[in-house]
Amino acid sequence: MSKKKKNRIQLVKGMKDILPDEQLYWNIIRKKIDNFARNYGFFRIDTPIVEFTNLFKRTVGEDTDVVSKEMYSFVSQGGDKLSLRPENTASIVRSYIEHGMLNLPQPVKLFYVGPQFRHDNPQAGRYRQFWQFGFEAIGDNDPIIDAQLIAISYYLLKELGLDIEVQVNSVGDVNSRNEYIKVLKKYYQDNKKFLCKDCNLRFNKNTLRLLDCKNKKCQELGNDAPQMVDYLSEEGKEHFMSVLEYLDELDIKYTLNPKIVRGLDYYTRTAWEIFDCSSKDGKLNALGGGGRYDDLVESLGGRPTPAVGFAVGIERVVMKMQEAKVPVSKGRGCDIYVAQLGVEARKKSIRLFEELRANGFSVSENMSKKGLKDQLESADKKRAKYTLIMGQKEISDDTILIRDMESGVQEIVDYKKIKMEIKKRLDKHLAKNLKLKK
RNA sequence: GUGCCCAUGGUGUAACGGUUAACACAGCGGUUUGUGGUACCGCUAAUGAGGGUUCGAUUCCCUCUGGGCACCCCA
Repeated sequence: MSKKKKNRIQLVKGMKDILPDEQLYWNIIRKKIDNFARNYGFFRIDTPIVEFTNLFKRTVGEDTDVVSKEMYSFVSQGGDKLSLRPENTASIVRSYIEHGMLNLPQPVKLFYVGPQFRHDNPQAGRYRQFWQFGFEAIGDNDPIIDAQLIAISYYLLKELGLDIEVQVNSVGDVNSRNEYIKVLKKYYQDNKKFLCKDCNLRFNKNTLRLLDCKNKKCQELGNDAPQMVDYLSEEGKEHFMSVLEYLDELDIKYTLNPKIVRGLDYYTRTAWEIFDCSSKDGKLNALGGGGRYDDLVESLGGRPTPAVGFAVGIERVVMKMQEAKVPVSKGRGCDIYVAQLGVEARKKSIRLFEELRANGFSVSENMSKKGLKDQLESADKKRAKYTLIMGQKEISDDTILIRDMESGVQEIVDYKKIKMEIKKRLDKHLAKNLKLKK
């Protein structure tokens, strides 16, 4: 009995099957993404899952957790050092440079949907292979682009039925940030003894991260710490203020959070995170984040090119949609179900099915079933509007039965007029539904 | 990577250191060899893996695997 189980191979840790039931949510999300992309003028790009490890080392940052301990890295047969992508922005920038997209009208607006890989410890809403969608606008410095991307990230999730809050900050350009880090270090230097163990490690390596430590003492210290906003350059400050002004024009629930520092090194200036705030205990769940990455193109060998973008974790969105009980249609029902009885009818109906399908009808069948009862049951499950029934009797009369699945009323019609008869009924059906909706 | 909790058919649950591991749903078959959405009957199917304690383990212990939570980090 357990012999079968002994040989069973199970899911690799942190991986996930996305089953048909869940696909209903994914479909809605994909549709919404396409819709936003069309309206905002973004085009889809797909980059490979495998890239040179150096791409991520140089962009995401060698000292970040994502690169230093979470990458799926390996040496290929040919000796190349490769990694499964832990995020998608670096690849897109690589592609932008490689394909000379600087010659296209700027900004180049791209979006992606695809799996990413991080060898992190799994938890609800956190997988080692996880899907992200993201929007990137490369080649434009204008703060209105920042605001628009924030708007996309906000409205898209909002329209999926989630309760969303955006938190915004500016992490400054490289110069002002270095300036700020110095100030921050000075501030923490005097209070170093109050910091937790982790923060003492962070102090030198990643000073900014001290700000979002969850430790109570550290948080208190963080609250009184000098804020990045006060150390922005004139230009940076102006840019950020403009972003906020545009946001004020829109109906977006956002708050300023001076403690937002993104986990990837390439971010500059505007940075934001998107949270679900439906949880009763007031806890915010991060669904996505984004920001400017004005130095990224140049750091990969391109011309200095400003850019903004964001990414959202799809599994987390699905999870929240399920929690929020966002309604999903249980798959489309079909219009016509073809049922058959007997050898002859079977042969004829396999052709009939094909013909109806080719003529654009939404049809369904279970030709392998023999009993009419089974077939009607499955027609019911597929929520067919009408079932065509063909048996020995109908074949010899050259007729067919049309059964209205709602009323159970059946009519015999001429087999040759079948398409017309179906059409007539479907039109009537449609008209009735329209009236009902009114 | 660290700590805590969990693991029974496809799903949701039950039970016990000792005959055949119970129930519901789903699946399949039948009652009705031509009628579903609403009946009845039957069948299939499980103690995650490995080791130990024991006369005997699904139950107790250890390891592994997987899941959940927290930390870390992030999406």
